[in-house]
Amino acid sequence: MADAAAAIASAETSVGSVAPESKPQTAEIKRWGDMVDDEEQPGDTASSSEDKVVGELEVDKLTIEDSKKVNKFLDDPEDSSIQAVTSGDTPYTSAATFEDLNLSPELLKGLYVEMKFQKPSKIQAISLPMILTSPYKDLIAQAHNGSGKTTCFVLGMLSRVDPNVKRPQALCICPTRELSIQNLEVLQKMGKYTGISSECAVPMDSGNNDRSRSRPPIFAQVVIGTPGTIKRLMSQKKLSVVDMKVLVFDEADHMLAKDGFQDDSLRIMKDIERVNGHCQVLLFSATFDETVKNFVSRIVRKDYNQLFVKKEELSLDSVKQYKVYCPDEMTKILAIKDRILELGENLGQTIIFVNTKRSASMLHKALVDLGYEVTTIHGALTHEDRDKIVKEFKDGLTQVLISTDVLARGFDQQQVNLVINYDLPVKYETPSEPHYEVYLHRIGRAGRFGRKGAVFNFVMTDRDVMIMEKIDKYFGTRVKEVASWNSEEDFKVALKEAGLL
DNA sequence: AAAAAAG
Repeated sequence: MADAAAAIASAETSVGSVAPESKPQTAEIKRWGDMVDDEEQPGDTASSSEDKVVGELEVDKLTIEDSKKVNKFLDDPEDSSIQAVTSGDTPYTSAATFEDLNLSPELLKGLYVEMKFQKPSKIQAISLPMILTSPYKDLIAQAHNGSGKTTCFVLGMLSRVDPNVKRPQALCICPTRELSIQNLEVLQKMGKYTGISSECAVPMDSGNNDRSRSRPPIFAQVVIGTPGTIKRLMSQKKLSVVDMKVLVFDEADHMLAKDGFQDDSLRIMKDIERVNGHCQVLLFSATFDETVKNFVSRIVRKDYNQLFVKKEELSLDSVKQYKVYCPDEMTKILAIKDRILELGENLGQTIIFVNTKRSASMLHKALVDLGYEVTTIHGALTHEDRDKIVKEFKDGLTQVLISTDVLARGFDQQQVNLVINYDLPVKYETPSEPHYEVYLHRIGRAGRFGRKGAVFNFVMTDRDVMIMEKIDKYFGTRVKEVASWNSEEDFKVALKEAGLL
């Protein structure tokens, strides 16, 4: 019986007849759903003035049916193909407009007025009908970095909440404090006119000693937070799950990986299911390696939908990747100093990723000693400091941020044009192996929403050389080499090629 | 002796 069900709707590149117009590569046009934080462009410009149709690509209405039928999704230039696999016989029609989704007028207003969205991005067009159509099936959804995943599940949560029921109905779990806060901000902005209440469930400020006693029970209709706090709130019976309709895991592959938050996540899922078997589970991430993919497909309901992207098509063309050979640690620091920091604010904002807190502190000290202004974030800082550093960076008060992998996933700051892998991401157990998923997430911090971006990978050891080779092979890319770290010209050429100068 | 979350 089980075998009969799965229908494969392969959404391979189709396009065909539409979109002969040139695509808006240059213009800063808001075509995609996930454009959070576009508020304070200092001295904002005409920007979004015209509500003309911006994307010339008309997303056709189409139906994913339970048959071996090939569905054609029109191709976004930055977003190649998504494979949709639906289960059962529920037909889904991809949403060309937000109106197609039967959203409340208040929610639509939030999308257009607050978020300034115009039409669903591709992943939104495909996934939202799957999320919002009854019977509400579980969903595993993969999509490119910066393609609007957040909007998918935020919109899903907001529109499945019954505004009249003043109890928790949607829960979203994220791997970090920062991501929880960011997602809540998106939700509150999008849901501004809905009157739906929401709350962040992350550790309280460290000043608050007796935090387990001081936290009141949660009444908010949507809750977003980190696993430990959520788990504790549930066990203390301060977070009721009886009315829970949607459970979202952001960065789901990490949330369900054994070296991630697998135990916590499973426990939360099971505790909810015990009380409430109807809760829909949504799993979102840009990455799902084979192991995790197999695992997550076992833990969701049998009758689930899925969306996947081939790994070769995951790295965005709008972000140019480079490697730079640096013979030693000092050289890496000098390269950052002379090739990046000296260019100042012309580049937009920069994130420098390192592998350890120690490495972060070392680099921070080195650059500060050289007289440059950088800030640094990692998990050993107090919550207040972390919040402050992130806020300063998001407000554009700081230009260069050194970070561990706290911010590797999900962190959304559109002004980040440049990402530097000061340390290449490697697997903990096998340091000679690249950590492909982390690599992809890190470089996804640049070039949000089709913007231009560049990545410099610092290659120091023989091991690093091999790691870059493996990364190329895995993603099918050809990361270009910047010939000399000491050549201003070489860097300028690279940055120009990336569209940053 | 990793990142992160929490206890």
